[in-house]
Amino acid sequence: MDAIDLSLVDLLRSNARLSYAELARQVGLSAPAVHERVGKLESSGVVRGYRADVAPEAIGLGVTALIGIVEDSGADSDDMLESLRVLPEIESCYFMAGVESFLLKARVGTIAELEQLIVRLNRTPGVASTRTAIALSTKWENRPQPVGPPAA
Amino acid sequence: MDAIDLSLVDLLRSNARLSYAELARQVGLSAPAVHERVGKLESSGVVRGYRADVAPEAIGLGVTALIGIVEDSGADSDDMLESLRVLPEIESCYFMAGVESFLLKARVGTIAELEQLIVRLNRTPGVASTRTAIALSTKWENRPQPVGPPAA
DNA sequence: ACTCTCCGTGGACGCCATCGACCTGAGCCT
DNA sequence: AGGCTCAGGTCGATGGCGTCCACGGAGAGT
Repeated sequence: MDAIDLSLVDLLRSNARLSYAELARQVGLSAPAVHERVGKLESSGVVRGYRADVAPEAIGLGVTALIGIVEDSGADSDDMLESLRVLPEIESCYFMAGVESFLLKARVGTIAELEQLIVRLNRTPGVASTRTAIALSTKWENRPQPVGPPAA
Repeated sequence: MDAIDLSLVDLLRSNARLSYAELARQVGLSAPAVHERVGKLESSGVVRGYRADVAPEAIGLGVTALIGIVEDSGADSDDMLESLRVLPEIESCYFMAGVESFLLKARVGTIAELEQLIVRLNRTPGVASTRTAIALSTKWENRPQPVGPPAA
């Protein structure tokens, strides 16, 4: 992970569809060199994948909610995790410090679907209680912050 | 937005670097047709961009926190938004229903940097109080949920 | 029925991805 | 010091891809 790798990561975070040739021009290497570096970044787990950033409302996911989960005393967090993982509406899942063990970001199409999700969560073994906060609007999300010395 | 567009969006959400030729094979159209469809999805705002998914710890962002902000009564939310927008550590910003007007997801390298961020937030005009919860680990994040009828 | 429009296909051409061979410099062993 | 080795780069070649263009068919409106 030298400065060139950081530049590559930065470039790919802002536009994952840049060609290797274009990346090469930006960092001042040849295309095969960039190809190899990016390959190593991928196989070492630094770059986990490439995602299109899609407007959620455009694909019928207009409701965003953040849900905190308090665990039963004695509940097994790993079991709970597996229960949460199978719910596709849960886009993100953080294990938190504090009373609420988990914080979920969920996206659904309608408030009715959100209600169903919350009911399902409360029925999940190990869940003592949930607390849901609805996002009225997403100002921005997953904004890549510049990394390392930006002026390469 | 027909079924083919949804398939394209789905494919690009799971791998944004797929070639047009490959996309074309998957959806049963020619490459130019796919190229045009994707171009329209981009210019209509459905596809907002393409991002590499990078392991945050690998680029020195090992600390994740979620911060709720309570506004002063009479504060201007738009002004506050602009104040928040210039803080690069804030990766996501939601305008919420509830006592806390904003919910931020921030990522920093160290707890000390988190402390500085919180201090800065509390000094920001319009901020009455903040509440910070630290994520001990990120189980998953921004998992794309399948959209539409998956069996195309 | 005619035509307009939308949306697709097929062909062409230049650029890109990717492989292999070779080069260079750093570090290390003798 | 000299030379081995290896990591990591450049260069050149080739096959596939991106992208532009002209053309064609289905469906709607008059």
